[in-house]
Amino acid sequence: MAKKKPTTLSDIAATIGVAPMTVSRVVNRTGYVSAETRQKVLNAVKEMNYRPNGLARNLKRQRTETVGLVIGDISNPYSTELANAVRETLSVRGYSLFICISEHSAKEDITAFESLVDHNVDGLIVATRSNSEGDTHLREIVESHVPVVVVGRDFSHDEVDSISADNFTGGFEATQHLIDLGHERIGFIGAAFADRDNLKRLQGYLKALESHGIKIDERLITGRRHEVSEIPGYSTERMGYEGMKRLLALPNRPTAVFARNDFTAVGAMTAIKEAALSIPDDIAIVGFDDIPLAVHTVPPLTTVRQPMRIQGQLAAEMLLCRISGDEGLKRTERTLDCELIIRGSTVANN
Amino acid sequence: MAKKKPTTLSDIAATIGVAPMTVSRVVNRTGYVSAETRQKVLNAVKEMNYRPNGLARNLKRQRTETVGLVIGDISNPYSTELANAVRETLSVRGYSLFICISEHSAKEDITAFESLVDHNVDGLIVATRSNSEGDTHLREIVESHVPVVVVGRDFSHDEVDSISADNFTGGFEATQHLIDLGHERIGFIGAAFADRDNLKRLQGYLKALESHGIKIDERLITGRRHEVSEIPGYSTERMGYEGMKRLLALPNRPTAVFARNDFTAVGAMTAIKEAALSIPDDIAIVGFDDIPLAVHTVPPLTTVRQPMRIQGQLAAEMLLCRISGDEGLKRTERTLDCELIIRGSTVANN
DNA sequence: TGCTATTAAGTTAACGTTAACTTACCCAAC
DNA sequence: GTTGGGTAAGTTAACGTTAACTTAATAGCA
Repeated sequence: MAKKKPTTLSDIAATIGVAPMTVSRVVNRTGYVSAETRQKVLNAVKEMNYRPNGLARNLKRQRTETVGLVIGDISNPYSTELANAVRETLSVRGYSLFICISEHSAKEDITAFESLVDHNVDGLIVATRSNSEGDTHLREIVESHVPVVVVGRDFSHDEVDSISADNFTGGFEATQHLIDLGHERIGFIGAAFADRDNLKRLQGYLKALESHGIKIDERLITGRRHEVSEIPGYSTERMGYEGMKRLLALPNRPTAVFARNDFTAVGAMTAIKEAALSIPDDIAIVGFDDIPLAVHTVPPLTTVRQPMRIQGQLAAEMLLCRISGDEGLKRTERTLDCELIIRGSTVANN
Repeated sequence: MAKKKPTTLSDIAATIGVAPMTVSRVVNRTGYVSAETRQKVLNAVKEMNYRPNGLARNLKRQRTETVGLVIGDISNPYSTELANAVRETLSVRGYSLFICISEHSAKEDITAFESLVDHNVDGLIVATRSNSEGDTHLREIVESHVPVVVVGRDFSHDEVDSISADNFTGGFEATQHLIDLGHERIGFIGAAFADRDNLKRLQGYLKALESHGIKIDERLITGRRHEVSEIPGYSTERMGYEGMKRLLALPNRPTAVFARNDFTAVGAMTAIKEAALSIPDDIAIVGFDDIPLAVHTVPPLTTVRQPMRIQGQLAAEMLLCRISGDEGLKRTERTLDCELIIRGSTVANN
């Protein structure tokens, strides 16, 4: 059987003997149509199983009421919360959301951008980690007048708004907390080699040590050597596990560690327990993100919470503002406060 | 400043004095164009920052080379793996993937279907839990000749392929494993009220008990009373925690529990530990999904692994087959084997 | 009666592309 | 020198909608 092609407005119009425009009016509930004609049209629509062709409609209307979101690390609950907050905010305004995943490489970023832009989304929210190739491409997209907002990543452009949590201060406070508890040998887990320059959490960690006059020991900073982009998000428990193993093997092992995120922290906790050490007595540990699981680890994980819902809401609102507003809006940059959540992994009876 | 509208093929054509078709040929690398003209066009394209309008192109071409995926429970790593496998399989064939989340309600399902169909995706993969309202709508979509494949959920229609893990046997084997270890009072955690009839894992559990002549005690089957659909996926740790609390409060508490998924299991473990009981000595526990975290719980979680990557690949392949093939293909149904992974939460020195 | 307002349509053209067809030229081969 | 195949374009129309305009009939009112 050959592929049947779908019913069009004109098909309907032809069968009941009216102009296509009349059918369009019924379908869109605009203009004047008599009750009688309306009913005839509606019957035919139902009978012939008509669905409007979105491509044609959007082409004519010159907008799609659709926004694209590009995320990596999709399995991290914090990405989920972001996506949900974005979607909810958009849906109130009648926009729908398409998500593309780019978990591994710049090439995937570019493919994601392309397919969203190809579908004429009205705007783009980008929440993947930045990389030069992808950024170049993104810049081109911005230049072609597609509104863009970035979340939790670097990207500076006059017409691109940026939202992120204050990862630097978060990292600083996490480390500060450990220092306050008397720790001096504090490890960092999960810095990939390429991250050194743009991982704010790591920089906060370094700054905290420095401002307390603690000398930085490079051996305490661990992570994979290869590109971050090769590692799917949810496997970072392994990253944490391996990183911690390496720290534990040091002649003078740390008494506390700060992990780049909660998954990494969970992996590190496993390594610590395998070494039959106690948390937090032998080694205290702080994570980042406050995933729902964090209260369920043993002991519960001290971590830094970042307000993902608010980031999502803001991103959606700013994008809608850019979509409906004039061009040439000045860049807005919002940095949201994080909150240190102290639990049993750093303070014993907590 | 007013919104500038984007450059079109004809704009380019006009500026360099050729026909739009010639520009189209250059952009699409088809037909004959002299090297000289090609270069002129390419220069203009770059200079005027031209991007093809996907809507117009797809409208003309009558296909979008795009597939839509609707998932709920997006934060579950198993969803992530599904999405990734689908995307990878599609991208080999030049298709791109748009994901819509529907985590809470039938209304969201419908919105997701609508926005994907409105964008004329060439096909749809649906992996949300089924519900009657959404299913009715989905049926309409199928009737209008959009290829659909469902993953891990019920939906019977002549032209809709279906992939799922063998949740029934998985549930059966998980329970069987507990029975083999000598348990007789075995709880089930995470059955929402509406699930009774369509949660295969629960049915496997019931069947296993029955076939060993163990009487079913309704009080051992716990879960929320309200609709599953109200609960975002990642909060099910709480569901597990609360369910376990209730089981522990029973006069004759179970000696083992089977949790509907690993998140639920993790929550349950927390409740067990809070009650100062030992796993697996006082209470053994089995989960489902084998999320990466499962090896990191204390003790590591016995669970049932389902082959998500393969499900994703198969779904994508079957959909592509439906997209390019004739209509009227007979329904294919594939059920994939699960694998029981035994760890320390059921067998002590494991 | 004439004039405007309202209702109920139909007509035209355009959104930006591209498939299919046509034109025109050049050069080689019989 | 005619035929014909390859090359380099241009022309036309259509994909399915809808904005903007036009037409026509009816209704309301001074």
